Amino acid sequence: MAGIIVRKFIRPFAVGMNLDNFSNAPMEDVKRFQGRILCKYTELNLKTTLTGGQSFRWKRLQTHTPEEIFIGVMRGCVWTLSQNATHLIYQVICNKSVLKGDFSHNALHWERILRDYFRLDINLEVCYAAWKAAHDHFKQTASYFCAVRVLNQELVENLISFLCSQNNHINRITNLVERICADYGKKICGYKCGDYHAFPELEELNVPELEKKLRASKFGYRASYISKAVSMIIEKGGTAWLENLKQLSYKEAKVELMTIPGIGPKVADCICLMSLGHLGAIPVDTHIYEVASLHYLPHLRKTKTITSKAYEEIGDVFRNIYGPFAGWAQTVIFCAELKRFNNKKAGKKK
DNA sequence: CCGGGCCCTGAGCT
DNA sequence: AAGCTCAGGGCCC
Repeated sequence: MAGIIVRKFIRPFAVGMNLDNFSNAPMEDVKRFQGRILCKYTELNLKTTLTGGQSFRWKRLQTHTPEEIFIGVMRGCVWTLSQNATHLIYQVICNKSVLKGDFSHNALHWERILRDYFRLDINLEVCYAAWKAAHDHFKQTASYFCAVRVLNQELVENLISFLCSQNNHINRITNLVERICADYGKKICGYKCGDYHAFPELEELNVPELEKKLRASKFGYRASYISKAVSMIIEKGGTAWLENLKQLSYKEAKVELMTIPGIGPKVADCICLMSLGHLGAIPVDTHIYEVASLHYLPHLRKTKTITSKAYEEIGDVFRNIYGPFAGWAQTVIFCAELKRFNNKKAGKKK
């Protein structure tokens, strides 16, 4: 098993990166930079981290090689990312008319952005060792599931994306998020058959009849949540108000978030964990509930639904066991559980 | 505090 | 082929 993974990453990085066929943008506006940064793959599982349901903006680029290259939008730029045993390899594509500052030709600038997005200052190997020691369940799941990181995402994008996430699968959430970007965000560049757009700013979403428009785009009842959330956040002070939530304690930030329509405990915890830096937040969904009742809190097996009391209990128990980065541990456990769940489903098909 | 019904949509299964 | 169930919730009763 490990052998297969290792071989995959040893292959030299090349091919498939011909990004010359841009469309519909004056070429002088489109700028590119490429580089690589030191990052062992034991510190980062790119595929699971990017496409495991944290962010809905990354896709695997189809190439005629087994190389895994991901393309997505982050911090207002289009990025392609891949990795080998020692490095994270990137290409960043910007549009000067979208970019707020000047385009940088300094590798350090882009490296800083990547290190911040992947929170590379946190040493996963050290965390994994501690979590394995902390609980037997982690020890068993983690050995199969390596190097999932919690992305440091942009607030507005993260918040709106998770308003779309209720009663939904990753696929459809991805489509909805793409739709909102295409309709309200600035275009960065065209690539092959698709265009890439930045996630819209709060103000760009503040348009008349937003709910009606979103309903027409098949957002369903989430349309009213999004439109109400946008107006309420702007009323409270917009991006500055959101940013300020980082200064509050985790509990305070969560309470504030839950005053916004469509944000309940689960979505609030997602936002706390993924874009406010409250790394002890534990979003409890049906999968985590299943795991918790099986391995951590047996008395929960009695009840089927997640009561608010059980919700609190699960978060507290995870924080007690896994410490200040409990949300990271939870993410690994979640990904492992999701994989187990999907395998079970796939097995049933036969 | 708990349980249940409802909300929209589309994929996947029957 | 049409109908059903279900999915990584929130809200209201």
